[in-house]
Amino acid sequence: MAIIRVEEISNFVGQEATIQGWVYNRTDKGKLVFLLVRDGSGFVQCVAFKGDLDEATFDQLVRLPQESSVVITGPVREDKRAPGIPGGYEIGVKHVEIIQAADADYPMALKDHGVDFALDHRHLWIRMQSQWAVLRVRAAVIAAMREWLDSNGFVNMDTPILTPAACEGTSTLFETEYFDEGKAYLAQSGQLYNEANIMAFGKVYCFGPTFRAEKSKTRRHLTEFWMLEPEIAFCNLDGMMEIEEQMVTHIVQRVLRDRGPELKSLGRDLGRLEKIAPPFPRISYDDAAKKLKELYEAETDPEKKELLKFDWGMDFGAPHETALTALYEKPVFVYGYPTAVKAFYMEPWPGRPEVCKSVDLLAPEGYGEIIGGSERMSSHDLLLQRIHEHNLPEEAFKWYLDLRKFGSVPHSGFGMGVERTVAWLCGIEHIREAIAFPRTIKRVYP
RNA sequence: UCCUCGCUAGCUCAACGGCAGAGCGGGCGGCUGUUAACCGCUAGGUUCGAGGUUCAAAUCCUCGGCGAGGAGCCA
Repeated sequence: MAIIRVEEISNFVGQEATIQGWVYNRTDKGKLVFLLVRDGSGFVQCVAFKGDLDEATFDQLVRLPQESSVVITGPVREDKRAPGIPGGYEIGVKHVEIIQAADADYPMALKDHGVDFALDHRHLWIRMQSQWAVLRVRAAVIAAMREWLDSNGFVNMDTPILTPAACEGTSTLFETEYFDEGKAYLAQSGQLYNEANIMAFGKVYCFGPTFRAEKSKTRRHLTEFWMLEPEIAFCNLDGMMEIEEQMVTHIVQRVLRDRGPELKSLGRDLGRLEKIAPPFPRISYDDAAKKLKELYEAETDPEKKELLKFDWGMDFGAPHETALTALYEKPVFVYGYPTAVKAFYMEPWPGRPEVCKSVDLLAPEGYGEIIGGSERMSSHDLLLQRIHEHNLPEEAFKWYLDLRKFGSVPHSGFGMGVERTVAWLCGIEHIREAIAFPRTIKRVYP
């Protein structure tokens, strides 16, 4: 008897099959019991008729609590009435083994919960269809981005998580004791190490957790999040934008191909994602500033108008990103930000030192910045000057300066926030649902 | 760090100065096609904490706790 996975059930219609899983929901109707069983790969309805089973077994099924673990065997049928993911298939229960009848006080109801309760029970919440679907999409996003990079000449290089000092000298970092060496800090980026890596390997990427100790308290922030950071030698800003739009398009297409049922179960409008294809619109910071001025003038609601206030030189806030991206159906590149609001290592714009060769990719539908990147500074002397201007300890950056002494080349790289990307693709409100166990300023449990 | 909001049954919420309520979940019973099934019965309360106003406080006031949304900062 074949043990099958629910996601492959369409291949087994007309055959007997066994599934191993958990009872997600139960409806009993006299001599008939419907069990919605999830096995990790999907959700399938199992139907038990009283006449098909001995009386003791049937009585057990009628009383079987939500989340009981079961092994069920029976014929696979196609039936339009059957709910589930993918749905439309069901299993007639011929034999059932109850591994454990769950306690009756399972706390997660099959309806809305408050945020606090849901997060306190995250270890159980991830079993629910919506959360399961989001996390399946996340896994597909990660697989797709690695797939694209691996097949386009990038070498995966893992960068350290324990680091000696601030990588960018901007964010607040988590601090820890490091034996007799003083303090060490949890990495906020692998970029500087990747700049060393490309001089050995050409094109590289790192992918791992990133830590920010800032007290950010919004739907777009976590204290621990996962970031993909490609870095490319002999690559300028335009070349990097092409890489970004190719990779993002590949991710979207793969998720549409492999996670359609999950996205549909989340109520996502797939039509909006199907439009994602190169080229993405590219606008300069200068033009974006003009558009924001126009949007500010046109806004009539005084509260929203205040939030849209903008002058050249400011960094974008969330309301600015939302207003700007609402003008487009695809992700939008905004390039050439003011040097003053960006990190010290970005290459200046030729002839315009007040602007740097930076580019952010803003997702549609108000999801904001999913990628931030730049062409890196290749001049040793200018980089040293910037390190001094930013009051960074020159000694800590000695190795980084070395990279500009021994075969410096133009190079570029970017960081993509995985949770923001997943939130956008799934159409969910808050990025905390895009990671299995979110870490926020107020939460380290469970 | 600042602004705003919330906290009542296991969960989601109602009651807004006058008897503590409903739906879901739990328990018991009924039903051969349910889709968060439905129908009947049933158990379930330190209304976040402390203090105050009042004949009377879940409700009004003060302080505290916890959480959320947003700003700033960022991916």
